[in-house]
Amino acid sequence: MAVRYNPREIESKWQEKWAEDRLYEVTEDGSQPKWYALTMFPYTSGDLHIGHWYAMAPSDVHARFKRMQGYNVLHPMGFDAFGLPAENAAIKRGIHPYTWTMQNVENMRRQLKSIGAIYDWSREVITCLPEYYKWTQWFFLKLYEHDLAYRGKAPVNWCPQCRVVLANEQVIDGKCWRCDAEVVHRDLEQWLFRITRYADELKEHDGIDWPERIKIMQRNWVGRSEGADVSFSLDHPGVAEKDIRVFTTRPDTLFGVTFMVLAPEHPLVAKLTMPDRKAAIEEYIERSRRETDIERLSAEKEKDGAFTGAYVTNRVNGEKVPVWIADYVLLTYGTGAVMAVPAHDERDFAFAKKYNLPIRVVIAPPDWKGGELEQAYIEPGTMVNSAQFNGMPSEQGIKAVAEHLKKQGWGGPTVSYKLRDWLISRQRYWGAPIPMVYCDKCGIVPVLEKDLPVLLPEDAEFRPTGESPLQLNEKFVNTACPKCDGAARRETDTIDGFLCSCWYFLRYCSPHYDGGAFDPEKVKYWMPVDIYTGGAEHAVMHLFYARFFIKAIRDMGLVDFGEPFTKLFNQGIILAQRQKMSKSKGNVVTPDEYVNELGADTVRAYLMFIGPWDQGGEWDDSGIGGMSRWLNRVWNVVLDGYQARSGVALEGEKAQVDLRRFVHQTIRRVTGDMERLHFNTMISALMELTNYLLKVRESGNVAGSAWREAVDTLLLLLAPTAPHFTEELWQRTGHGYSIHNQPWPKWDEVLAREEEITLVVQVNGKLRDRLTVPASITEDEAKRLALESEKAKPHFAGKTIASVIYVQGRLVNVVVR
RNA sequence: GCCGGGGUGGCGGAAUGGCAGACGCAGCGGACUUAAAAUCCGCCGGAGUGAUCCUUGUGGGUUCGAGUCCCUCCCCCGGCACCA
Repeated sequence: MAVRYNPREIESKWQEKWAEDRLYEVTEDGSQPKWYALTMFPYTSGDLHIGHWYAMAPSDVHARFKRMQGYNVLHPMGFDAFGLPAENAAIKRGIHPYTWTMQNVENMRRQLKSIGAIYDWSREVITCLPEYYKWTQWFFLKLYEHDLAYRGKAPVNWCPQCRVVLANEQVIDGKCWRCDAEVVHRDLEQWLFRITRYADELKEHDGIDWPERIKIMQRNWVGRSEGADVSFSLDHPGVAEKDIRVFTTRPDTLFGVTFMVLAPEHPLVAKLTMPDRKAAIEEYIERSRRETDIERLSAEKEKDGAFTGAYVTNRVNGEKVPVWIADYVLLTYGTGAVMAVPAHDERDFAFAKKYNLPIRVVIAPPDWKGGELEQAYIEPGTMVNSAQFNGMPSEQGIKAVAEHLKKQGWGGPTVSYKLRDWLISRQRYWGAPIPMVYCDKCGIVPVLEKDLPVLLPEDAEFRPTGESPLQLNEKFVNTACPKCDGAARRETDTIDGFLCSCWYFLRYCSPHYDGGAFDPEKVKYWMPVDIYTGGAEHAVMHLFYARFFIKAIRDMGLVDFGEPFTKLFNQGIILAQRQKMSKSKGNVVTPDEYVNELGADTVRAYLMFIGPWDQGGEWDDSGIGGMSRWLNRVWNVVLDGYQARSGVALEGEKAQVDLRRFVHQTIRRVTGDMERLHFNTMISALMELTNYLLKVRESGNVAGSAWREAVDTLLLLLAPTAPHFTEELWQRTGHGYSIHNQPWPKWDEVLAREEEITLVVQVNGKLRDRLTVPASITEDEAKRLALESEKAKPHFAGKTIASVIYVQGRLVNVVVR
């Protein structure tokens, strides 16, 4: 009797039908509230693996749920299509990056369609197409126009394997985010975005519902710290600068400075180095330059450095202190120079010990007798050896010394950030060309808006030389200056792909609009995104850049909101062999064969059932058969027909109330779980309803109408999870097309209410008995029943009852002594 | 080192401070079958004949009552890490 349904047949049938009817195409309909459900679009790597499905299927389920709840839902999909792998494929296999990328798009689009999501494919966006990157370039010009893009020389992160510079955020543990090669430093002229101008705003997440850990990561990345700027006077033969400035969070320790340390790359080092120190200094600089960040930043590494032979004067006490260089000082933070207070800083302490530099206590530990310190004392204390500040608590001293500096004109309170400007030049081919021109007469000139897009030439050399491939392309490089029409050269670097993903969610709102990057009216309707789901690995890259970008264009008046994503949710990572799936590790699991064999609906449901969505976990297909079995049980219980037994009127009445109660409780549970994205327990609830229906069918004790209500409800509640399966059953049970246009079921609190409860009887907190009692039972009655319980009685026989605790609807706890 | 998240049966996991182990997987027993698969029914944390006792990483605490709250320590995952 039991039948196995044929997923392959019904899934392709309904996917075709939905596409034909444009069931999921959306317009800006004012009669319903809007809901923008965005899933991070995939990079066009070639294949969708099970991890992609884990990101996409549950978010589609939630979007479908919202749709049934009556929202006008935009749930778009597209492709992040610019990036290095395309170019590497070109180098390795001689395929043009465009060809490679578009082939991958084809394949991934097919895979994405097999999920059975409500993606509105008429809104698809592909970032590497000129109709898209024209506007990426346009935004670049806008940022330039508003002084948010500039060209600067800076020490940059260089990935020797990708042969490209990286933004700070793209360096993970001293390694390239894409290829894991160790990053080294180079000095290059590059284009940067002034993301630091938004540091204070980026560190706040007011009015948005984001995971705490992502907010903390972003806050740490901004790395705001309050302190003081201190100027040390410099009087060095042949050096124009008359001071060196440092940043410190501990101005209260200023009187304890016994030396100064500059970063090896600091521009003053060459000028300050005395002739007799030159050899040692140069050797040290050479050595630290050779080291990668990994070696250099290793916490274990001993503090070492070299003495320049120069001195500066600490203005507060007139002391001359020696100037050293050491690679524990970073050029890119603060001013690239620090005042060293060995008594109260662990690094300075280690350095002073190694080179026998004086250590002077200026913050007295609580029971300090004036002796030498065993280690740096970094806690607060009382200021000593600090002239007019002696006796002041150091916490107070921080402010007092900073104010003193300000009054004297030697510095003052200031704020420093860890965040650096966003470096966006890439010396590669497969990206949007930076729309800038260099003219001998006019200097740096932006390309005129009417001349966009600056097209990527099709014929380019893809051999990685470390220079931009476009540089070798004469036809591309040589152009006319937009200002004077004279001979000029194009910028040959391309834009970091992360700019493409800063605005794709705006493009989805009006993907074919050609009057601008987006239609302002449509963006006003859809934005901001109501729920954005994707991996947490983008915490300080994509998610950070996109927030900056939106704030920047808000200040240009292009949009009227400052946060693009109202709610953010990070799904967990699906692992294979305890590692994240990736092509390079060769551990990818493709969903295709599971889909072929068991159907997309089973795969969707299984992925959601394995655990809480934000948890992820090791991929293990041993339970997927169970999911398939369950759907088959639903298939059979729905289609096999139901026969109410005759002559069961009285008995049947209770069974019927019980069934309806169960159904309405299930609606309540499933709705709550859907709202909170608790998909695993949502599916458990539907399984319990199925099991209940199987028992009811056996007994035949309810009326046909109650049975139908139960079956219809089960299908409706299951529709977001198993869209093809439920569409088929909805039709076969005589309903109209489509189940996905049905309203989400509502529960009736009265029907869902329990009539009887299990009253637990405890003695001293230990379970002794369970009583079935009416839900309306009074406290006195409950206590009376508990004290009369045959099972509980022996446990308080001969003892004194100290108190009886009653918890409404749950238990009675008899406390005895 | 610092900041998050986590540790519950053989496994994935469930549990507003109130019946620990829902739901599922695996396993075991049974029905159907010549047989197997599929399907269906039952059992399924540990000890004990039993009443009962033990059990949510460790040790302590708060509470009538703790997987849940507080403190100590151990382990796993993620992030940051010479940021002056």
